Amino acid sequence: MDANKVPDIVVSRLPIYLRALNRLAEEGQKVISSQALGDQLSISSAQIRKDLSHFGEFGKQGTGYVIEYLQAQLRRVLNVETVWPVVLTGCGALGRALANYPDFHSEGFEIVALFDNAPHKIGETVANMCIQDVVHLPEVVREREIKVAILAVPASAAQKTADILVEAGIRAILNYAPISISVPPEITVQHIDPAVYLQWMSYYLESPD
Amino acid sequence: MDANKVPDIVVSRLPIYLRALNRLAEEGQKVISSQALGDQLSISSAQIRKDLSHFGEFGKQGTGYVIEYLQAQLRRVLNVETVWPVVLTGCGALGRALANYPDFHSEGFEIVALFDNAPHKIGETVANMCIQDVVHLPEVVREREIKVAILAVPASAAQKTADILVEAGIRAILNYAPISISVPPEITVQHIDPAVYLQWMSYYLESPD
DNA sequence: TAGATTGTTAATCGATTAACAATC
DNA sequence: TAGATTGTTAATCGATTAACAATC
Repeated sequence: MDANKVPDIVVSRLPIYLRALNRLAEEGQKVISSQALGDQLSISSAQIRKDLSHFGEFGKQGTGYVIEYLQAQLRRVLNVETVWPVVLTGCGALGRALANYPDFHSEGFEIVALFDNAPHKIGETVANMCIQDVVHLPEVVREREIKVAILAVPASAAQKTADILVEAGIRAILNYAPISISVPPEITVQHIDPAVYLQWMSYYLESPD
Repeated sequence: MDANKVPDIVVSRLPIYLRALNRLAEEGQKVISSQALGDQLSISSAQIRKDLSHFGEFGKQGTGYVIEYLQAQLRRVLNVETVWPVVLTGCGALGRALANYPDFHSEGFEIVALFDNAPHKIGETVANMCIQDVVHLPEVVREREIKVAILAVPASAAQKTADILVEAGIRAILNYAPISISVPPEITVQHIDPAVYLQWMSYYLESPD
């Protein structure tokens, strides 16, 4: 029950459960069993029950889980009951697409400031925000106590930008740059690299010819 | 040694090894030990050696791994010795950013056709390709024997588009839509959802208060 | 009540690590 | 040769699953 001891792999499944529940709620469903949820996600019912049991008892025997209640509990566990402000660094095509991503707010995040270092981009408006010079990033992060950043700069600028983010007080970085970055161990980094996922999938393809 | 029996989790690490090796090669390094590679990736040296041993003996005692040779072996194992043609569905902001992603080709993939269903987008040129009506997708996929697709459509169109892709003969889908899709078991799907990764990271943040 | 499903225990399964002989 | 590092074995560690009493 001690949240400090919950395995990473269990935590990593909770957002996936939450996403499925959000969808079911939208469709008007009120209750779901671990079996039915597992069928949707290709996960065993036992695993779902075990995962949830790390955090409390959220279901009812004979009935299953009340979706609205379980959503609220998972949001609480995942720390997304409120909305985290997020800074986005790098306003190229990918950064702009992310700035306009519609679902962040409902999932607990809101991009509140955009940064770049290209003079011709600074001052431009994207998603109703003015792109700022990255030299102002530390003061914005400190003033607004921002803990979460999205890194969407080119590979060549990734490590330097990551250093600035960490120095400014950022604690979690979602890294879209196609390169690994080094950060102190207390900083959480999640790397999103389409080439890595494509290569993983191509392993399972039969070779052409 | 039988590749059919290699655990998924081992395969999923190979692209990460390859990315690190590519970087080292660019920096001019010729040889690396499992220890040094592991230090960079926060993975134990034993795990790296064990993972690689599923596929062959690629190192030399006392020396380590010749980077160029190990890159070539990993590319072979991952099935990216040649370049896979890829179709991209959904030419919104995210799709356009992906169409211009510079590193696909060197990693073994090339986007060769863009599709959308919005009449005002069809005919437009993005990344030197003409956006085509999604009704032509099946013939393009069949003619060119395309096996890999990127799904960058809105959530509301994701399942329908996935059905079209599968029906056309696609075997691997990289799904950027913020919704789970159902496909037959022989199709490989990898889901990239920034909200999922952000929520996973927020678990480790101290709550604001 | 009868049927269904949870939460939990114990067993199983699989992945990681430590250690070292082999050998470059 | 001496030092370094692999590939592999066996031990450890941890995650998943099966099963079922509890109970809605």
